[in-house]
Amino acid sequence: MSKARTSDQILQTARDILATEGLGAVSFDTIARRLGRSKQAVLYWFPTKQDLLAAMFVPWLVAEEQAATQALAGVRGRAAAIAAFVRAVAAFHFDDLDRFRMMYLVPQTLKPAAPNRQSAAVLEQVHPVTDRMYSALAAHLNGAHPRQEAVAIHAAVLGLALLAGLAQSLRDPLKHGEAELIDALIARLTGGESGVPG
Amino acid sequence: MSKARTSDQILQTARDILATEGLGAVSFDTIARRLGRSKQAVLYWFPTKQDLLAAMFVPWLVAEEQAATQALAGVRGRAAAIAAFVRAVAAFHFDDLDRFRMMYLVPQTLKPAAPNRQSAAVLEQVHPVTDRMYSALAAHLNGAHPRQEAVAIHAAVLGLALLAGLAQSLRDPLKHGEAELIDALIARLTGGESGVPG
DNA sequence: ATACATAACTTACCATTGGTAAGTAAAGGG
DNA sequence: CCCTTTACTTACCAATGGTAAGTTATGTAT
Repeated sequence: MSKARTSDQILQTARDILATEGLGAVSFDTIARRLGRSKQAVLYWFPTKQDLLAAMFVPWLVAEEQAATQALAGVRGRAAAIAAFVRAVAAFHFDDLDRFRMMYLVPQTLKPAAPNRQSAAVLEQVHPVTDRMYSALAAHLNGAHPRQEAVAIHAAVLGLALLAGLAQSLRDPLKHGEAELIDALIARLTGGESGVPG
Repeated sequence: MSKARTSDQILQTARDILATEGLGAVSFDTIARRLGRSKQAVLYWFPTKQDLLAAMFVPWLVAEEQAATQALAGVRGRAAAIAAFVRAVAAFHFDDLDRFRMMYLVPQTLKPAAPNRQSAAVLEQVHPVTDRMYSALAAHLNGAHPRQEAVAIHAAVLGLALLAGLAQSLRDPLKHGEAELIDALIARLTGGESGVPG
C-alpha cells in the first residue's frame, strides 16, 4: 500500500528533477533530499541506478507507444503510415531530448547491474508495449518482413534523435535542421512517394 | 614534440582500457595508473572528460568514414550504394558496441563542458570527415535532397546500433537479430528493390 | 650571468556519486 | 510474547571528476 506510494513518489521526483535540473542532477542524493527522506530509503526501493532507470523507462515507453499508435489511427496507406509514425516518434523525442537520453543512452553507459526480480519484472512490462507499437506500424507495411521493418523504422527515428542530441551536447548545430532530416528520412523510407515538402 | 607523444599515449591507453576492460574502466585514474603518470598529468592534456572523449572521437570517426567510403567505392546504383553503406557502417559499430557507446552515447550523458580551444579544434576536425562521408553517399542518391537523405541514412544505422546496445546492456535479446534488422532497414530505405535475402 | 616565462608535470585536497553494512521502530501473526 | 517482515535510518566507503598550488626543466630577453 505505502509500497506503491513511496516508490511512485521516488519516480515522480526523479522525473521532476530531470525536467527542472537536467540529466546530471538525477542522483540518489538529490532525489532523497527533495523527497525529505534518506538516500538509503531510495536505495531500498531501487537497489541500483539501473533499477531506477528501468522503472522510469516503462511509463515513458508507454507514452511513446501511445503517441505512435494514436498517430497511426485512421491513417491509410503505407507511405502515410510511415510518415505519421516517424513524425510522431520524432516529435516525442525531440521535444524532450533529456528524456530520450535517460531512456536510451544512460542505461547503456552505466555498468550493467546483476539481474534481479525487479529488472525481470520491468522487462516483462516492456515487451507488450513494444509489441503493440511494432504491430501497429507493421500492419501498414506490406514488405516481406513487416515486423522487422517496423523495428528498423523505429530505430531510424531514434538515430535521428541521437544525432540531434549529440549536436546539442557538443554545441555543434545540426547543419541540416531536425525538420529537414525528418523529411529526408521519410522520403527515403517511403521511396519518395509521400507528400514531403520539396 | 613531447607534446604530441604524451597526449597520444594517453589516447592510446584510453583505447586499450576500453577494449580490454570496457566502458566503465576508462577513467582518469585508470589511464594515469596504466601510463605510470599522475592523474593530473592526464588532466593537464585533457582538462575535462569531454575533452578526452572528443579527442578519442576524431580517429574513430575517420575510421567510420573510411569504412563507409571504401564500401561505396566501385558501387553502381542507388539501392546498391545504400545497402553497401548501411552494411559497412553497421558492421563497424556492431563489431565494437563499446566504441559506439563511447563515440555517440557517453558524450551526451556527461555534463556539457565549457567550450575551450581544444573542443573548438576538435569540432573543426570533425566537420571535414562527416562532409566526406555524407558526400560519398549522397553522390549515389537522386532524390530532391540527397545530402539530408545521406545524414538520415547514417542516423538510421546509428539507431540500429543504439537498439542493439540497449538490448545487450539490459540482457534482453533482440527478438529479431541484428542481421535481420539490417536487411529490413535496407529494404525500407531502398524501397525493397535491392537484393535483400527474403 | 640573471631574471623571467612557459611547459610539463607532481602532491595534496575536495565534493559528489553509487553502494554496503548494520541497526531500529512499527506492525502483524503464531 | 516471540518472531519475522516492512520501511526505513545512521554511519561508512572507494572511486570519480576536478581544483589549487607547488616543482622542475628549458628556453629567452636583458
